[in-house]
Amino acid sequence: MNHLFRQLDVRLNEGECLKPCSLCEVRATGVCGSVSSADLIHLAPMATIVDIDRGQTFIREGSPAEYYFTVIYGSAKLYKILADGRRQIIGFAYVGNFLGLASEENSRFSAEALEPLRVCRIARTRLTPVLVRVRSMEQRFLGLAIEELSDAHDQMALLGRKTTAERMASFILLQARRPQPRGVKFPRIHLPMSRVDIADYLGVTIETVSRSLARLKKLGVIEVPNIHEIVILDDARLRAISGGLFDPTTIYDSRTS
Amino acid sequence: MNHLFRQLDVRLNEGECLKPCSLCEVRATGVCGSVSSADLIHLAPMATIVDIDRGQTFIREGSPAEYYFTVIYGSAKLYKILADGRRQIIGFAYVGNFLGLASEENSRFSAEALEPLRVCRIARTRLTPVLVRVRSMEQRFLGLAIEELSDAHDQMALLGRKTTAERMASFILLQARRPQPRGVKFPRIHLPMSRVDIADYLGVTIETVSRSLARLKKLGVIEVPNIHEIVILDDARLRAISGGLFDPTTIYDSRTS
DNA sequence: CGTTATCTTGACGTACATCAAATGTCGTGG
DNA sequence: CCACGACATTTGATGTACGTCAAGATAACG
Repeated sequence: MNHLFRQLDVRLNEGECLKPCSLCEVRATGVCGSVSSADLIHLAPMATIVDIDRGQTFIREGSPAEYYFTVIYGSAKLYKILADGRRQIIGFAYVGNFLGLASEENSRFSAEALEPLRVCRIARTRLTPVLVRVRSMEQRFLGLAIEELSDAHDQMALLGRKTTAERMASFILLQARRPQPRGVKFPRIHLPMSRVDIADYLGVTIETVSRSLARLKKLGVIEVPNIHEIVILDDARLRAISGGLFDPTTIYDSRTS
Repeated sequence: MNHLFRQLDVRLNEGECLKPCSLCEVRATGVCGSVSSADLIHLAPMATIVDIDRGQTFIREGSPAEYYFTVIYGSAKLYKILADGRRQIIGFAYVGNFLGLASEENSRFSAEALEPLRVCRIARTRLTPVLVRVRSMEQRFLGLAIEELSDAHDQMALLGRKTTAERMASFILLQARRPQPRGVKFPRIHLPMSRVDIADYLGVTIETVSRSLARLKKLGVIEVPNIHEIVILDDARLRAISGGLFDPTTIYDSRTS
């Protein structure tokens, strides 16, 4: 077990074991949202809140997939490594996201915290018997897997067929799908990952990421107030540049409050 | 409904409705393999065998996803199209493969027969109530979705980070995972798809596919007796060139009988 | 406030795309 | 069975987008 994880035991005394889940802020967005209040009694005692440092790898490709994780706050990158060290980032996980679906004994990808991360962790072996009882949870798993599969297909089209400009625009729009704080004129997107991470996600180099951001900036489509922040100035233009694919409904409605 | 589909009704008289499924040659490999003989009674009456011509599109991106399909024989390509017509093939479906998982109302990709194709088709709306009863089938769906997701991640690494030579070698090895006829000295791989299809799957052009095949041939790693056939002469070398990722257990054991 | 890592910008090289032509494959009808 | 035409594939010549290498500029950190 990794000692860099700080485990905050949520199991209080007997009567209170339900509380942590019923108060959970991300319950609605995660898999647990599909579980009825009554069934939470089974779930809560198995859950452990774990804090993970930035840079810490908490899922290791090739190692036993022991746990399911739900991100409570912070973010993580998910990646695979080729024999010679080349890396492909297959996705990012944010608040409410669920991790750990695996058909084999071992995980097929790694996960590393991009910033201080808090997750809700449940041992797979302990959850399995509960799945049999709480049918809605298994259905939720299937729904999640299918959605992720669909996203993966989109990303395959991006990696196989899009130019650098299109990749960058698509990436920004994808990040903009996460809920943004309201009351701002233009969507302001926080990027917790480094340029290397973006490059490894888009299948290009850091220099290319840097240059394509510069180009979008010069076009007046975006603004880059700092390394980890992007402001979308011209949403329509950005969509046009992205070359399509991502469904048009999803950018967060940024009306001034 | 598409009149180019030839529907062979499998629903015989009452007593015999079970027969088609229980005699099905691909039942073991498909989702139906998870269904007990007793439960087949529910399944069989909903299934329709459909023949599809080569070149016929039977799943259309953006159109309602009405059916689940299991390939009985033949093969198909699955793809997405960008706004300007660029295409990314996200996978191929062969005998025993299952198609049609979708979380939304509409399909997110298209599917077209590569050769005369026979599928077993079930309306999604009709299967859903059965899923509630036949639990094992839902579990099988989840397992399939997770496996496909894992394959998609592998393909993302290929598209994002591999050279042309590595892509080609990986592709050949992937195709070699399908069962091969025994009794031959070297695995002989049948490729039902065109060079354009291979190119759109690997994220390169047809010329690049052609050239990289020529290079592998000159290296003595493979032989190309005809357009739709590849023989692996040096498996170890091919693996070395592929740059890793695909699990090493999967090439078909080609001992001489 | 210096030290180090990260990011940006520039100069140049190369793998793959593009364009073009030759060759091969397959179906059709004589 | 062979000749023909249409299309698919291969091979060659050239262009270019992105990678590589290198040097500054910014940001992060003790």
